[in-house]
Amino acid sequence: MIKVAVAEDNALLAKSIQEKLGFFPDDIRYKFRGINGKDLIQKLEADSNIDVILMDIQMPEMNGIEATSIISQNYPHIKIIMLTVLDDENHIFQAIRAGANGYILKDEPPQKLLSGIKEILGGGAPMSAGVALKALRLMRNPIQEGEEENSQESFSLSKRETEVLQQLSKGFDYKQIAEFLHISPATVRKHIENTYSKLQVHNKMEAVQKANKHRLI
Amino acid sequence: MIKVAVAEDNALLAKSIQEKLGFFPDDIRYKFRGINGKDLIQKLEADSNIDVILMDIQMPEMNGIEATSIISQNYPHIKIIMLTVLDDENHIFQAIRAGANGYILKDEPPQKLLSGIKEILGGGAPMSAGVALKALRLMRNPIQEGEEENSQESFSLSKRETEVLQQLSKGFDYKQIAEFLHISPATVRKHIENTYSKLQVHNKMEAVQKANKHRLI
DNA sequence: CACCGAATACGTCAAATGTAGTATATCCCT
DNA sequence: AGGGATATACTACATTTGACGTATTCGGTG
Repeated sequence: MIKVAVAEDNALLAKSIQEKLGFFPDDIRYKFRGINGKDLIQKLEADSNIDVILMDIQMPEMNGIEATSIISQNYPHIKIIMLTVLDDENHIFQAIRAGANGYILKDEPPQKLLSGIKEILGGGAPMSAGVALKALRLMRNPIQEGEEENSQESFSLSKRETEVLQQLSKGFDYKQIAEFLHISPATVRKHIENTYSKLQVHNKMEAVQKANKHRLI
Repeated sequence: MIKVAVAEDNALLAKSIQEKLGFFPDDIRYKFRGINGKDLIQKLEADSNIDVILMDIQMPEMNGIEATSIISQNYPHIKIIMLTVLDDENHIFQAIRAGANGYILKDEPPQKLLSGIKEILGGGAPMSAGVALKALRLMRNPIQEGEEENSQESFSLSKRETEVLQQLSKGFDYKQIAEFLHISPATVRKHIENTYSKLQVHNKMEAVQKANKHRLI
């Protein structure tokens, strides 16, 4: 039995989805519905024993993209299928980046829905025909990211701190870095410690990941 | 009747594909086979009345990627499905960029092959389960230019080990990861320890960097 | 010059991590 | 049925790291 939850603000559409799922009482167990992203997440906190979520995109309070992002982080065992009428490239791209593994249009017949659910649980990525094409086109012409880097955050790492983080990212320990830079291990440690407050992190791994993300190293 | 051509250098495998297609005499009409990319293109020049090409990647003279690139340019009405054993991200990416709209592994049963062929003609993008996941990951994390894919190294991390490394990369310590995955910190530690020998590293940072570099997480 | 940020260095204690074992259960494949 | 890979859990010990302090030196700038 596949346990399914739904996020859909429109009551009529939610009903319709539930009816589609009802065609397969031997395979699907419909558990609950959130009326928006936030509501769904709250219900998940009470019961996260879910295999697949069917997620609408346009919802009040919290939309399906945000909800997908949060849920795929916190409940990685749950597979998310976007179930929506929106199929423009931007929404597809955002949904995939947020962690959705499937993208099915709402007008697909019940049988397609079931096979999509089974496909995603088998490690696949079910997509309605038009969506799959757009996804491929996205891959052929990747969207440039980094254009709108609103990073007023400068962090202002010193030269030495940057060097130390670079070595750190290669897996060296403090002693090795100290030898490499001809300074004392205690100093290496201090440099790293100082980056923690600048980057607002609390360990090596986070510091390196954050510095990497912001292209500081 | 769907007219299908095949590009495959290995005679036995070509025979096997032809047999698979032979299961569906009402749907599929097998037309011809090229023993490599160049040979297929020559045969297409004589007869381009083809709906779908099943294309191997590894072939002498001209491989499947190059052939796909040329054919999708010159015969845009022909849909191309990569039919191969290679499923690493680099090959998938190259095939898609070259113009392939499907990517099916050779060990799929005949029924899957037929549904894939029908799907691609319906505007879809049939992909074997593991391939679809990798394609999505490519979209989430576009390949950096200049990134060398010398990865015949498989490392073969288990599912659990991969999950643990993912959490590790976010800066969580063993206790936090343990809670998150509902296992003991000691087990988390053991999983991580086991990745060290597989990845040939000796600490968290190196493991995460290497796993990242090889797109294992 | 006086100040300040950066770099250097050391000490201490608690917590996290690396290394090396052992052990059990499950699942898959042969 | 048995073997191999995986997941789980634990103990024990040595090392590394995180957090908090203190302190000296040097280079540039107001």
